[in-house]
Amino acid sequence: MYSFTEENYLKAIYKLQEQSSEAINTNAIAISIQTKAASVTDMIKKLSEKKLLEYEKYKGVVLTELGKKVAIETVRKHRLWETFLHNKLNFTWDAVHDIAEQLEHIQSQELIDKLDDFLGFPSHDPHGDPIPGKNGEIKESNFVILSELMEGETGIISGVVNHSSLFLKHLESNELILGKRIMVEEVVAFDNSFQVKIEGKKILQLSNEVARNILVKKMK
Amino acid sequence: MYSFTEENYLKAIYKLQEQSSEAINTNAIAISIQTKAASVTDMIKKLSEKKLLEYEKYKGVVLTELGKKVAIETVRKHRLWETFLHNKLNFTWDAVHDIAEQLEHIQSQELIDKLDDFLGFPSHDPHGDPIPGKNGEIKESNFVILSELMEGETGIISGVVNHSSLFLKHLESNELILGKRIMVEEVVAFDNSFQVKIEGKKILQLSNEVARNILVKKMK
DNA sequence: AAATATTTTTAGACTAATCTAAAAATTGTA
DNA sequence: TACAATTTTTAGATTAGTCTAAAAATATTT
Ligand SMILES: [Mn+2]
Ligand SMILES: [Mn+2]
Ligand SMILES: [Mn+2]
Ligand SMILES: [Mn+2]
Repeated sequence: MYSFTEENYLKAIYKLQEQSSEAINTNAIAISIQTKAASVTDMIKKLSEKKLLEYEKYKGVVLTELGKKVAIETVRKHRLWETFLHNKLNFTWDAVHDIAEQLEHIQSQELIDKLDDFLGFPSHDPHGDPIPGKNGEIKESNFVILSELMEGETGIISGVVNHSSLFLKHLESNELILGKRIMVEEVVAFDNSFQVKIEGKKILQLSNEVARNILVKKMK
Repeated sequence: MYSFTEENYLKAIYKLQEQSSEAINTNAIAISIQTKAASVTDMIKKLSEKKLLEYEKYKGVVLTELGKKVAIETVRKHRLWETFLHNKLNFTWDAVHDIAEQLEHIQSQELIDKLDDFLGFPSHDPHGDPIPGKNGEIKESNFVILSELMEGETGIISGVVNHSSLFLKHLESNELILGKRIMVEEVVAFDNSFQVKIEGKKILQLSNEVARNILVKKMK
């Protein structure tokens, strides 16, 4: 139905729209998709003709309902494939994204429905991101960033803000993986670093940079 | 490494080469790949420059070792994905081919290795075709077509010659599926049709056309 | 408000893959 | 062997997606 490239543009614009509330400008898309502004102008004209977004010259773009639907379907496919790669094929969580970037463009509604079923209708992908449902519904997560926890508070690691391979590998090598319980023992006033305890055992020192990129579900 | 289109050409030429032993001519490729002869000429020039095949003007093409390797890898990917779709996602055997045509072009050696492992290193795909190994080895099957069996002989259904969706659906609706034991009760002299018994129960009348398109492993 | 800087669009070109129509080569037949 | 039929190649166009360089519009400073 829509090309590889069209789906990638829609997904990129959708993700930018999630953060900004204003119309998305050409440059932002160019940076996000690693291409040139001139190419973006060409493509958004085309997407606009196909009623996937609204485009006003020099004013940026906003996805239509149709465009948003296609974007969310692509995100759904991406996250289901990531889950498959991690849960069934034993890929580490830092390796799944690049392959899912390819798999998300396979065209077959039945394939995605059956994959979803096979995976047991997972709610979140290996990075803790919610997987949109068949009808596009996205469950809100009530996760907070670890650096918001007070001394003595506990959370379950539930996601990441930074998705870079480097960061994910760093977390994994320190047993900071999804589902682990983590308790803040001390917030060091000097550099805002965090001393934490993982599952009653290991004590770790986390830089503020790291603490700001881990999402936890707060326990009371 | 190689584009979607290049892989499709190599696979098509490989399959034609399996049957003919002579150089493969332009028209045969055009028909097999559903394109025009002029397009084929352009593409084989390109594949020749990339050392994937040897091309002599007006004389057709022969794959090089490299070209054959890429073709076999593509066949391997195709058949592993078909097996995944059938065995894990419960697609019927007539539905797997079209989706595998897309999946076979996903680029990741690690993905294929892990998929192979996940499936338990299957030797044959859902249509009974052998799955090439990681190093390109293809096991010979000693299957014969059902119409070669004599009255009283028994075979295990092990593959199909015709891969069309129509034929596969027809077989399935008659319980003629891989693994079933089938015994030839009578070969009707008039039209060379076959009266067969499946697994000790059902008796079926198969046209010669059908019998010529079923592969069986002969039992003694 | 004018000048300057930045962003966006346009113009024109390029690549991969395809097509149609015409020319050239090969094959089959009288 | 010559003529006709078929196959293959070439020439020139097209489409999707991309790029660079230049022009136009918008935003920021003075
Ligand atoms: Mn991802
Ligand atoms: Mn993810
Ligand atoms: Mn197939
Ligand atoms: Mn098959």
